[in-house]
Amino acid sequence: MREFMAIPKALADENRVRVLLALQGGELCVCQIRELFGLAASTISKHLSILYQAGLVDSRKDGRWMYYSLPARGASGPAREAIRWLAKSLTQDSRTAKDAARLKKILAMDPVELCKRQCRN
Amino acid sequence: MREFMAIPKALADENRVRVLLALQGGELCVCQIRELFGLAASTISKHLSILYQAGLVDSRKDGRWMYYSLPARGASGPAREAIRWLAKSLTQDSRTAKDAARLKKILAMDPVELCKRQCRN
DNA sequence: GATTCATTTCGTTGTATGGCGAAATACATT
DNA sequence: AATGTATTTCGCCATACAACGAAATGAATC
Repeated sequence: MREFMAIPKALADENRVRVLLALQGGELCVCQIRELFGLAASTISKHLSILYQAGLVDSRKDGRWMYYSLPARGASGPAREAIRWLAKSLTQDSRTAKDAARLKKILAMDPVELCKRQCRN
Repeated sequence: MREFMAIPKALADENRVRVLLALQGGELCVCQIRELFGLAASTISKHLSILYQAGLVDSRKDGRWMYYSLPARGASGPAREAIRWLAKSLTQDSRTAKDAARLKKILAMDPVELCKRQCRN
């Protein structure tokens, strides 16, 4: 139960739910997620850590970049089912649509440029 | 989205999840839930209010008693699916089993006696 | 190896939330 | 109507948590 509760607790924050929905299109690095939400890097990192602890995202390190993605087939049943539930429940949502549109623009940018620009702030 | 988020927020507390699981056997009055958890009446009431706001429970008033139950067929899709997800994910859980056993004993008691006893405390 | 850059960890701050008891409300019984 | 009973609302306290900026870590590049 304690362990399971990490999932609903992780889903209780709107920004974390938005991250999960954004990851539906494939893995993203922290910079891209940061750009999508306009939050401090440390805040994004914390959110991703909470999602990771709950088994709601996988992570992969590639050089300096960390990529986060939805858990692969074979991951905890409850976590994957929760994500399916979110996706199903929020496909029609306006904020979800806005995020998707904004993400599309972000994916069109050069990620290297994206990160550099953020670090200057 | 704002509205939807009421569901994951409601599910983020262990006691509220336990309430939902307990309601699987049918409607319960506040006193019975209180007996199951050993929390103050006001605390239980607050939890039920949060679940109600999220559409995760229905309520019915009968005289002095308030009965809470899982939402009927026809209620919000996301809420019912969330409850199914919980049930599926936690059927094997030890705390769930303990709660079920304890609930069985509570249901065997006379509810009128149950409430009176609590009010004396 | 010094520097740059992406990410995480740490410390702080304001706000949200769970718990309680007391008072208020709503209904029933006398 | 007056009292008793079930539930909710309110005010309070302690803890949890989201956000930030600064410092620390890890990995490339110079």
